[in-house]
Amino acid sequence: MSFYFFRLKTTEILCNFFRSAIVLKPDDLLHCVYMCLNKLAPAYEGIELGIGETVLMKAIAQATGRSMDKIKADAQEKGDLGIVAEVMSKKIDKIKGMFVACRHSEARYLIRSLGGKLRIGLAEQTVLTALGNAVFLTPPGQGDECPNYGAIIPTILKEPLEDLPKHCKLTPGIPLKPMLAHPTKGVSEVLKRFENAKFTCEYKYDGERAQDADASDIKVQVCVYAFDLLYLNGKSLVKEPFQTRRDLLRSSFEEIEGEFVFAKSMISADIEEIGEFLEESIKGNCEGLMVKTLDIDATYEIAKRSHNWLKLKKDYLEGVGDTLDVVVIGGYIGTGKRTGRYGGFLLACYDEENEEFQSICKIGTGFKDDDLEKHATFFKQHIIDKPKPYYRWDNSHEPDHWFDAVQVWEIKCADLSISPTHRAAAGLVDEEKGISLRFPRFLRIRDDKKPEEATSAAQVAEMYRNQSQIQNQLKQEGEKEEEDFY
DNA sequence: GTTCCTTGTTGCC
DNA sequence: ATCCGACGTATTCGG
DNA sequence: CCGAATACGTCGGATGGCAACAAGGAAC
Repeated sequence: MSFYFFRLKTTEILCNFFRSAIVLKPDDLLHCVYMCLNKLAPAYEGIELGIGETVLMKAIAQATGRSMDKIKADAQEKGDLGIVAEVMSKKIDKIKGMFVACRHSEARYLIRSLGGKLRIGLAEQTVLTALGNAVFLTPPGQGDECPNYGAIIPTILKEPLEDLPKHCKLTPGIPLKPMLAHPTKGVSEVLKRFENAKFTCEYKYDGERAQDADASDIKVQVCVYAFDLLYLNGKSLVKEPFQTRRDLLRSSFEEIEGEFVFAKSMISADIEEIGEFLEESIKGNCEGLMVKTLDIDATYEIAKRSHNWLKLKKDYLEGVGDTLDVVVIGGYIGTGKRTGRYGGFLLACYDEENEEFQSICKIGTGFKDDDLEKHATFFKQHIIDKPKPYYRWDNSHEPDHWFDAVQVWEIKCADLSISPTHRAAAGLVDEEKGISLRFPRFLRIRDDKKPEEATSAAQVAEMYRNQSQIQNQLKQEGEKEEEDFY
């Protein structure tokens, strides 16, 4: 038996949708969703709808006679589980029969310990996924060619569910859920995973970066790098193997230099060659490689497996990629499963010039549960009332607790970027702005380093300038100046 | 009423 | 995006 | 040969920087 919840906001969105699509009064919303779900019931037995945290908290507030603020504060401190436990011990009757939203990991515990007294369910994110799955994957593997509520919901209300694929087909303009990729730690892992299949490597282009060029007068030339073809002349190619799709792509389109080109690729099973190709891709401003099978298991069917491609990035490799040693100067109170500990921390580099600690990024991933526990215990002993005068940071990152600069962490990132908010190496690369990190994650504590021995602002600036993307940019600017000169 | 600035929200990676 | 942990299933191991 | 241990894949839910946009408030 499963229960599902909508937050008020989600309900509102659905409400708007249903009004415009089928013309219903808002009150009919739930009924309508019920109809959808009941129709899906054979596959997803016993789905029910409920309410989310906000409504729950209101109910608790009424039941216990406390203010919403107090309840919210409690939730912060004790977590959803704590609140439910409290309610259980008090005036349970008033909210009996009401759904309670909680995190997935807690649901099991609650169901076990509270039995039938409360009806327990999952929160918004899970609901949307579940509803999405119910709609998109039913019947399995056939409903995902047209992921559009506007088309699917009216259809399943009118037609038998099995006929969904007949009515909702792959349509240009309605994007499919994208094929995703598994991170891999190195070429040898790639070879191992695909040892029995023919595969190809492609540059992994960074779409955003193609556009995040400086706001100077340089006119940005946008180029499309095509790497797949899912639909051609009215026919879906989704079930064709990649080899076929790529052949069709290349034979059906012509490259226009600088505007429309095929993603750079190669076929090889040689560990050295792939390694070189990876290096080359990074020098070419790419993130790394995508690795895809050509014939075996090479369709574009998300329902089957959505992570069927591999991605190989330099910062996944152990001992490779940008690593920094930075100082912890603040902490943020954790929520959900991090309740009662710190959920994230503010990190800084050390500017030897001005003898100050400059914020470089926040960090919230890479920690083992143990790590979080240890950090909470450790930093509780180093909380200070107010930030040191030699801390540099932006209001938007104001921590809940300030710490004395006592511990150095080794962290890893994918890139360094000019930041509108962080202060690291401010003035060294950009006149005003500092530098921050893309995708920062915790590696380990560096007990062997003192805070003053952390990565310095100058080193941060140096790392920023050393990135191949920046190098290329500088090179281009240099060439341009040279041209202008002659 | 306009304009500007700050702050919050969302979506992308 | 990255990462961790829980869970369920597939595969391998050992008696 | 079968049960136990291990490996693997998927999912959920913590969290990151940043650009674009929205909303609200202050100054003019």
